Amino acid sequence: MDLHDYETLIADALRRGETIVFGCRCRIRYSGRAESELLEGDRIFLIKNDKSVLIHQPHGSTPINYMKSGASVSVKIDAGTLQLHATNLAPKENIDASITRIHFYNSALLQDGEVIRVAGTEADMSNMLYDKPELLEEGFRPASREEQTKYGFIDVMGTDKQGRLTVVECKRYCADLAAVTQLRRYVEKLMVSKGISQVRGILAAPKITENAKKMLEDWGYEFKVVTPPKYLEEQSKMQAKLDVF
Amino acid sequence: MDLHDYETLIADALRRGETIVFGCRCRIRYSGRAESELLEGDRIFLIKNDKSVLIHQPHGSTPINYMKSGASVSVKIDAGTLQLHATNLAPKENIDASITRIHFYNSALLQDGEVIRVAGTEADMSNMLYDKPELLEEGFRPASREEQTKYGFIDVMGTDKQGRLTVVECKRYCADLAAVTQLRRYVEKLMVSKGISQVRGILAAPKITENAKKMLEDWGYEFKVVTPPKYLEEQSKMQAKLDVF
DNA sequence: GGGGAGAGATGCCGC
DNA sequence: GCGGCATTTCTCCCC
Repeated sequence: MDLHDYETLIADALRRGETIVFGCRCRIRYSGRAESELLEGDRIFLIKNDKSVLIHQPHGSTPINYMKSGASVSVKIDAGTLQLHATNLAPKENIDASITRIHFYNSALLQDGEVIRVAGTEADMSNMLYDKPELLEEGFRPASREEQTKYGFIDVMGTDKQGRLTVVECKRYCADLAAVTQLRRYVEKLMVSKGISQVRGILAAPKITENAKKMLEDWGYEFKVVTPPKYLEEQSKMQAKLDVF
Repeated sequence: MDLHDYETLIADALRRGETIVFGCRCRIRYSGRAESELLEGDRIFLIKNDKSVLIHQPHGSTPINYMKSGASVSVKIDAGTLQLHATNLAPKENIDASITRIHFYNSALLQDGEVIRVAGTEADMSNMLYDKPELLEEGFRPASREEQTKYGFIDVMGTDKQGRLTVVECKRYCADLAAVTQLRRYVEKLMVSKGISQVRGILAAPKITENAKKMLEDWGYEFKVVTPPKYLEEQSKMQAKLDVF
């Protein structure tokens, strides 16, 4: 098998809409939203049936170059090397790989209609607080969850025991400075739009950075330790329960 | 080749530190920072020589399940299926894949010591403004760039024609609400720490969202159209020039 | 290791 | 399409 044979193999597989994987030695140039150059080394190419392109080095978990689905991919032989070109519009971008050797190659028609189910997200967390408001604090009465208002996307909003409007921003991991400014934005916009001077802001997360805690307190907001729910089975059960009512 | 043979192949390749790629039919469970379940379908597994694990569906550009480098990966046959287990500490997480069929398999010792060069980043942008401050505005004199101060990571800081302290926050694409709050944080911290009442805040980006523009103006900050520099060659030339001085 | 911020971020949802 | 925001974000850099 020489590069000419691989040119034919890849072109045919692209035509058939197969998913293509190969290992090779190559140089890569990218031009588009930014520009990049990567000198010769061994890489893995993954061209999917939706015409997304991923190029991986033999280390690291993120692709070193890539193109989103819908790319136009073509191959040709030029000066003894296999040239792979991928291009996309919107944004206009190009990948040019110069391949000097193919280590291995495979392609196949792959079928997968499944959609992943995930538990433990921020949405799960805000749903949990909506359903069990006592986890936030006694007397909290939620009124809306994951609400897309023109002030922003507010995770949970409600009133506390004393009837004060309360905004809750959830973070699934460690709350940082950006989380505090996000909460602050919601609270300030609500104060203006509703014309009330006191709106409580609560940041709910498993933990918070030291600086974020300080900024939070400087601005008169509060932190509550809340951990996102996991366990897909438990959630399924809870959902089943909710569906009954 | 049956699943027993692939068990041996994979175990040997893992021992030799090879990069492994295979296509298969499988179910996947993940437990760790979150939890996920993915029912049976065709997927591509990529196990790199640094023991990072990537699992891709035949569509989409992000892995559907993954584990960062340093994972412990093992395979065994159980009830007629090939079980692949990957686990990491810090954070504690597990991937369990139940493989019913291998469509193709390859592994190889791959070598790649190259590091990508990228042009058109935010750092390139702040360097450009530092070197050619007139691109921001006439009379601007930069004093520091990409400075990690205790007030935050400030892209470019300097004084304007009238000697006013000026903070510049760069965004390589479209500036959004978060960019405005980030700038606001720097300006406010500087005012407190330096004890001065007027600090100019400038957001430099190719464009800005409508809401961000409004919030920016409400807070008395300014927007300047600045586009990040591209063209690796030009940058190399500029860098060569700088190195001379 | 924690904290802060960029990324060619990507992907999702809503308008 | 843009906008706002979560992500098992990942990655880098600095303290």
